[in-house]
Amino acid sequence: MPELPEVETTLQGVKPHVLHQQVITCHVHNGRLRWPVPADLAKRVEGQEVIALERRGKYIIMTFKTGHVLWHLGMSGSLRVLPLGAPLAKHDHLEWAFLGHILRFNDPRRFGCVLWHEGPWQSHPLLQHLGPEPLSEDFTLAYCTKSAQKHSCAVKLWIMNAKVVVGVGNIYANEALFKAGIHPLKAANQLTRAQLERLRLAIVSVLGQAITQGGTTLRDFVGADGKPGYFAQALSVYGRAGQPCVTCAKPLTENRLGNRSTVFCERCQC
DNA sequence: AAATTCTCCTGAAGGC
DNA sequence: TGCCTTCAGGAGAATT
Repeated sequence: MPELPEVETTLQGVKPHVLHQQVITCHVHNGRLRWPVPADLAKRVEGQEVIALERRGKYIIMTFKTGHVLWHLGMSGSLRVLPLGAPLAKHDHLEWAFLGHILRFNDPRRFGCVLWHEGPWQSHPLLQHLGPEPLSEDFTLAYCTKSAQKHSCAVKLWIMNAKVVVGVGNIYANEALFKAGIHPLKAANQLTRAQLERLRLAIVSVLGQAITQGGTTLRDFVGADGKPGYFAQALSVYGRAGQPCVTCAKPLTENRLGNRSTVFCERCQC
């Protein structure tokens, strides 16, 4: 389940092997992802050099002279650099050859996507309405206050809304709310200024820490098994329903919110 | 316009 | 052992 830290780790892992490199061949083994991989993708990128590689939310944007390739890992996707001739594994959908190595996209559940876009990537329909990056200076208390006023939905759904702020998936939403001591079902527009600031800082802290720890996975990225970084992270609530709260020892509660597993402490989060 | 529900997909886990 | 059912989840699309 790649969340923002995993996408950032992927980006940093792939970057040294891909940036300023020429795509020699592009093979699409199975283009039936969330949206079909463009049939002419190979024609677009073969022979071209990757001139920029960046992340926006959970999208990875690969820039060529003539356009951009947008990658999204969905919830089971991975993008990895492997030696030439590495045996094809199940669910390896795309394979790009560079000089001396290959880039593989593997995605069992096929919730990911690989798209082509011409013109500024900021204008792509999937990207143009995204909220600020949580680790940028745009994610201010003033912004959060203004946004929260407009939303009466549960605070957990609010922070998971990519139009509000990008990159906060289910795992880190649970963790950030616990850290901020806020009940996940509380209406966003009912939060006090102090709560909003605690939540904002908790999001920044949880994501920032996860990215730092992702660096552990990063070191052996090439040819490694690609273990997601968050497994190495100590999670306070996610996946711990029924287990004692790390603060007060009361068993953690689980419910469903927007069809997503929500775990919290009834005593510490109100 | 915002809130809610539905949808895609496969592998893991649980029940019998 | 094996088959069936259920569940997990990112996030856009459809619906209210």
